Amino acid sequence: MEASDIYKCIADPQRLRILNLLDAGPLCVCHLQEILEVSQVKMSKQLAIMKQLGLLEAHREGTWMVYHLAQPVPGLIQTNLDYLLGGKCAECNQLQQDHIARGKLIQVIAQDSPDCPQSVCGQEQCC
Amino acid sequence: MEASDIYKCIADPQRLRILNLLDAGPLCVCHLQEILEVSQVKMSKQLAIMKQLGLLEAHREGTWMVYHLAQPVPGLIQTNLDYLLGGKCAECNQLQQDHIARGKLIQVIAQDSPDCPQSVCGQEQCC
DNA sequence: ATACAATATACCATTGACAGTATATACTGA
DNA sequence: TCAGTATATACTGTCAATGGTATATTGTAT
Repeated sequence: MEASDIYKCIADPQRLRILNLLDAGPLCVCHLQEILEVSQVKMSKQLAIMKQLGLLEAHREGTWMVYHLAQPVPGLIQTNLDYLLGGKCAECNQLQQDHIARGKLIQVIAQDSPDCPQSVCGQEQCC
Repeated sequence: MEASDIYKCIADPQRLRILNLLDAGPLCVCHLQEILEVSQVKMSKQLAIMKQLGLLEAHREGTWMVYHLAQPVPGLIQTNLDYLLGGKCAECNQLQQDHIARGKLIQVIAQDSPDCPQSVCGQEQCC
């Protein structure tokens, strides 16, 4: 994977947000969809692009597909995520907000969907 | 300037190389052309894109146009340049090589073109 | 077997980035 | 004023990324 591939990837704000979210832990497609407020198709395509690139991996749990960052996370990605999370620009703010939204959403899921994937809700007291 | 604009910019290896070179000091268009081995038109366009973005500034010295990084250099750019300069990937190597090429080229210019711009060759004993 | 939920893919139209050729501009020196 | 050098811009064709609609796939529950 070349640096330019990584930059091309995170040049899309939505893909950057996805990486940022998954950096905090695995998530299902539908949850990413909900947090980013994008259509199912679009989310699925974005994820496919990043999986193709080798940045993401996925596994199935029931009907849910759980995506997570492929390990090891390229240093270039981690460096940029860390930098932006520490920043104060509009985009930085968004990334911080997303982490908060992720936490809340996981709690809701855990309560509402007893069948939600262990790998996503496991940290909370769900399932 | 948004983070995504910056990423889009450095997602092009040539633009990344240009930023990396200018990070070491101002350069004329023709020298950038020579180091990167691209056509005049292409170089001019790349520079225009980055100037438009606010990343570069230019001033004229005789017939030469001298480009330099706009100050302050966005932290996101500096962070990435620093990261890559410390790395060992192919692209990192390229950036390191470019710095060396830059040093050599400036010396040659200084000797061959007594009319070369102060702001470029000033550091060496030219002009 | 059927219906449904979650997700992926195929197909298509639109848009935007990019490369190349030709031409214009700005300056210098004779 | 004219020629030459350095650089920029206009114009055009091409290709890749993107978004949407429809449809397929995979698994679950009845």
